[in-house]
Amino acid sequence: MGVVDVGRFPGAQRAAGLFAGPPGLSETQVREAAWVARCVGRGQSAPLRPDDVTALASLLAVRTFASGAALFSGGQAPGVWIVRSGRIELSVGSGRRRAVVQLLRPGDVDGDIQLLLDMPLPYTGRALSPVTCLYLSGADFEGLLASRPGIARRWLSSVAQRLAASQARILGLLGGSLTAQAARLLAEEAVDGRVELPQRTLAAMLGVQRPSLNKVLKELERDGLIRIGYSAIDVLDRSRLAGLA
Amino acid sequence: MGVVDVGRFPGAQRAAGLFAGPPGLSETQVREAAWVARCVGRGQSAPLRPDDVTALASLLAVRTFASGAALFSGGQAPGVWIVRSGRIELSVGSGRRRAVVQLLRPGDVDGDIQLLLDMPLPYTGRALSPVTCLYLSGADFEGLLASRPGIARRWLSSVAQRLAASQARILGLLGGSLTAQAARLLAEEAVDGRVELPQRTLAAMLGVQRPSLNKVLKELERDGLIRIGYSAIDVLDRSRLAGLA
DNA sequence: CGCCAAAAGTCAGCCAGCTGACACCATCGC
DNA sequence: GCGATGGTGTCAGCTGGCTGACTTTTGGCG
Repeated sequence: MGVVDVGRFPGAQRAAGLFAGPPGLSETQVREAAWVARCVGRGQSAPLRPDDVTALASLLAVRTFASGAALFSGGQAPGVWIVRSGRIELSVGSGRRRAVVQLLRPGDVDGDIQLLLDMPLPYTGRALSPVTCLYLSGADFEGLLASRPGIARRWLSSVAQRLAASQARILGLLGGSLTAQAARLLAEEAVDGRVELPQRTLAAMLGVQRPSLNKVLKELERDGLIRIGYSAIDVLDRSRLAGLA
Repeated sequence: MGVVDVGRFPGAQRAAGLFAGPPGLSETQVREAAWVARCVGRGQSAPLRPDDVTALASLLAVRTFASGAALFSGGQAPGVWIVRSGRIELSVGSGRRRAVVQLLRPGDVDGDIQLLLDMPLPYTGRALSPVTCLYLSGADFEGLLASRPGIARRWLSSVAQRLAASQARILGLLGGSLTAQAARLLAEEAVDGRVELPQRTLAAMLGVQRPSLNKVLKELERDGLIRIGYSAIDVLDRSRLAGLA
């Protein structure tokens, strides 16, 4: 689900070194852009040219949000959001009926799909922790795609990756028991063997009620696969967990 | 779900007229290519140039399959498939455990995602009716994307569309009761007010057992929303049906 | 025309997960 | 320290969908 394994970015620093000090752009901006370039699709088959990266850099704006703040809400016209740090929850509905469409983590991109299809955002984005984002306006995004083939090609990989993840999630929802689904979710969502989310949110990600999930989690804990903490779960045996799915 | 509303293709004929008789290409080939171009993303923002269409035409191969035949099976390395006529079922597992990932209809594209991400096909494709497909090999596809920015841009729209559909389906699966899900499925899948699929297949698309679906369908029929036939369902009141979701 | 495979219709028993409610515990701001 | 907030643990009753089995209907084919 989403782009994983970002965070350190040696490639970004290398790229920044290549063309240090393009006119009018801070080194930070270029570094941000190179980082985005790494996140948007895995790059083996379609490398970005240096001027692609500078073009990207000149358009990116940094925005920060406090924990709990809404970044955007359903029905709004979108721009492109790229998560730099923190976590964002994309959800629909509220209260008991809330369903979590996806969790965005650093390196994830959102809003581009709706821009490409010229549709409003179908969900609301809420910061689960203090969040830093890079923002690209709709018009700038369109312009970038039209004028920079390399960027369009990379973006294609990124969207393809998200589609594959989405299809995998559908299979999970159709196929398995709640135990299997919970195990898969924990294995996928763990960062350094830890999932720092309340059970309520995990339940909403599976479209399931909290007590039901709690029962399953207790079983998994009894079997020594996880340890349950306050608003966090430690994954003790990831491989056996993944095997349940 | 998938690209809808294809079938007639006035745009294709116009395009074919524009450059009738490029060296070495039959008019049929060019017409097929223009049709693909129309299907892959809605074209307003990124028109294909004539030479893009010819390049596409020269690489397309036509393949036909009998009803029930397997086009490809899980684990296989993919090429790009474009459905020209007939319907294809993408499914995982078999017997009671079979889950239908998606139904491909004319104009739908498959296999490109796996090519872009360099992964094997996660599902099996079976023809539900006699099928005509256009086929593009993996290498040709990569080459086309690398050398033709217009095609890459259009393909981006196509993939974005599929991702949006996939997310909508996740919301449906998470959110509603079986009645709501069934109503949504029928409203979406109806062609000319008719869904020509056995209840068994519909059930597999919802990840649900056939008797459960049958009960719901009977209710909908009693309410005058649909009429149930042999291996087919007539949608009598599409708007009220869509309202249930 | 008559057979047969495949689809629809139906049922009784079972169990997973929902509902709503409550007690208890961690964390944080004051 | 102390209360407010929000997270966890747990329960009893209910219900929707599953299981597996069976009969009836349909349409295709020899």
